[in-house]
Amino acid sequence: MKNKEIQEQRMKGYFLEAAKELLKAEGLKSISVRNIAERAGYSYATLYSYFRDLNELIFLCVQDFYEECKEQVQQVTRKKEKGIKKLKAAIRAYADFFIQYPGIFDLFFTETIGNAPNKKQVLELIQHSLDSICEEDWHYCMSWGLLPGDRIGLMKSQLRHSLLGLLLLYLNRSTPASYVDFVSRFNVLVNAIIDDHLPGAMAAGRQTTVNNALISVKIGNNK
Amino acid sequence: MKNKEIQEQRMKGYFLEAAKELLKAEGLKSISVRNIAERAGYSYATLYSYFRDLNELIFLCVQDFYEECKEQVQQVTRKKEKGIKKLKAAIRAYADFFIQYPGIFDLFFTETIGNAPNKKQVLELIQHSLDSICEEDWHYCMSWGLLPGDRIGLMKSQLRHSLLGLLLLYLNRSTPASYVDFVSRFNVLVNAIIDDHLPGAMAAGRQTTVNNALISVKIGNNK
DNA sequence: CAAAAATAATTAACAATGTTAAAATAAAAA
DNA sequence: TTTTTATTTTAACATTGTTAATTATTTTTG
Repeated sequence: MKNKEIQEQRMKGYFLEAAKELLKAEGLKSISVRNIAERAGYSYATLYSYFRDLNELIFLCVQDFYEECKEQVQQVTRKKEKGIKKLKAAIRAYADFFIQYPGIFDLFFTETIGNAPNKKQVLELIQHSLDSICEEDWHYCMSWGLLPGDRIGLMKSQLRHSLLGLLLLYLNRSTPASYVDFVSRFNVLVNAIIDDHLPGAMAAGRQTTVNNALISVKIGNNK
Repeated sequence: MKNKEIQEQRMKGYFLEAAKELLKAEGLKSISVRNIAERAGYSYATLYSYFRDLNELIFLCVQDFYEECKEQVQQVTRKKEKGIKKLKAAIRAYADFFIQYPGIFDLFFTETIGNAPNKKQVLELIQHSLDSICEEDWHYCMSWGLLPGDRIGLMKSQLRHSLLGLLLLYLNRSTPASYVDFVSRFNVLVNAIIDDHLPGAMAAGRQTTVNNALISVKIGNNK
């Protein structure tokens, strides 16, 4: 009875790995039962012995992709010293992950999730992905008084939604047209949300912040 | 030669009308060539005499839906007196339009637009839809000094992206779960963006604004 | 170890999709 | 009224997700 379980998990793993590879390489539109099964080395109908349907299979990838995203963000920001700059870098790395894998963005935010078994947890994981990945940075900035604790909830929420909208327009609507312009808009938005809530940055310093953001576009930084 | 043109436009109209009805009633997932053609009273292949493919047809609906959205926003906010409250009401009505017709949201923001003939204009229309629909209100608030003119660009951009992210999570990820909660979050976000930039509302008044937004959730206002 | 039972995997099949080519119908011109 | 042209429809194809029937493989049992 234990072997059964092990073998079943192994089989599931083959299909999951194939689906993940395909999703990262070709995107959601290229995902199909026959495609996945072929890459896994089985017939298409075999998939249905281990998953209720295609929907269940692809949404089982979410957990792994979340871990991968988290790992990548941590790797990019590892050397940076803690503080607001690192927090911003983490948010940027989070965005870059989805730009690198648009198929994962689709899976996370646009593909309809039907009746996956653990639907609720998957939705929670997706919705809080940005917050939980940046949790340490938020906590550091808050505990050292770099950010006002009573406004962090609002800032998180603003960032989550703004970044989601920004990514959606960039990935699905080619707006803005280039990655450089995307980064520019990204910086404006992030700085407007974070810097404007900085303890010291009231009336006087605000406009400067935003203008600086517009100027501080680094070219050739990524992709 | 003129009759030819008229008849062709008429035929296109039948298919477009059918597609629009279907999209509003059933959503994008129920859109199919055979479905549209049946509703239009023709065979499925006839559609290809008037449109290059399905993609062209459905993205030709965008213009009409934009007008309809604009009309609905104006109708809802017509009686309100000009000012910031009316501006907020317009933004809210814009959001409500997409909540009423999730299929139109999908069409505008998530469906992949392939090679529609006027692709560029369609993308422009979609991207600036919120701004252009609320243009009068922005202009009024600015010219009467209710909002600082040098920050309106930033505010528009923040609103556009935040609202898009909010709608995406609500419509495609059931987050938040209820419409009441959606309106609550909507108010928090909109107020945080608009009120915090108000000329008079600096350091002192800000937190109050946000908290009020959390409280001022109107129940049973819509849908 | 060989026959029977249970399990696993594959092929066949179905309905629905977008799209194209051939056939049939309707309209216009001669 | 016949011929030509334009329009609409039916047939067909490839691809999709999914299920049922069939085959191959493993496990159990005598």
